[in-house]
Amino acid sequence: MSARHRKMTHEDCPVREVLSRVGDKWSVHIVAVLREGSMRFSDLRRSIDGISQRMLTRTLRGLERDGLVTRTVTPTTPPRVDYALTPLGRTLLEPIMALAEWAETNRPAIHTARRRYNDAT
Amino acid sequence: MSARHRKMTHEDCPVREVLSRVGDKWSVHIVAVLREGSMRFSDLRRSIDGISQRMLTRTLRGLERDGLVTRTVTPTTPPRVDYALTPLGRTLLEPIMALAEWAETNRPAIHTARRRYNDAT
DNA sequence: CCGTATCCTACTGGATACTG
DNA sequence: CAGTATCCAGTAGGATACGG
Repeated sequence: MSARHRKMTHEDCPVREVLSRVGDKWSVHIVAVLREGSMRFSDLRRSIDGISQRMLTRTLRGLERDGLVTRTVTPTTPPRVDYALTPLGRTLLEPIMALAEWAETNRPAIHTARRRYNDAT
Repeated sequence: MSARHRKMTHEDCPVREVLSRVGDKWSVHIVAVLREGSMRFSDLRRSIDGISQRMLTRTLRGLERDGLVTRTVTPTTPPRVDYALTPLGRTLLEPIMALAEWAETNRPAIHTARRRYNDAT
């Protein structure tokens, strides 16, 4: 507890560390889609509207690297690669969903504030 | 509930909308510091290690714009400007803290996974 | 003290084309 | 099918200097 009241630095801040992990453009989408279960690369690509092949690969690599998803290769022809959430990846869903809840609840308030601010300038 | 099972698009995703809001480099720091109460610009600057004057101003503007912080000018000489969380801003603290909790709990696991991945390549 | 203006760098992410 | 390689545009953010 008291450890969190040290001087606020940018590095070594756990919140920022998660946000760097999940704050990019596609990570949460991928995690959200994989929530339903394992999925192969091409299906993942189709499920996530607008993602490029490059970014799908890159984001999956990052998530794999951090132990949030697994990558399973089946060396058939053509090859088949399946991705799934690890247990760790699944635990991430809870705080993500809390944030989602907050977002949906307060989206109108934010939009109103934003409009008011813009009108006042 | 079922509304969240529409096709997953990138725009109109509430989670991404919050992450765009707090996923930048400094927003969470500012919100975290303002948690303790109102603070003036220069003190805020000193409290947040490494932030530039430019980014502090910009981030505060963004938070103000979205109704998360208030900006109170006292026209003395020299001028004094105080920032504080709005009620809306304070409600954001809860999901943020949930994320922080997750981060602290699972940081070791992520670091281990990251090291293993790097060693394996 | 509290900003704004300018300039500059680095990184993110898209488009496209090419391999096993 | 599942990538990798290249190139390129947009933007976030730092440094610095100046103004009210």
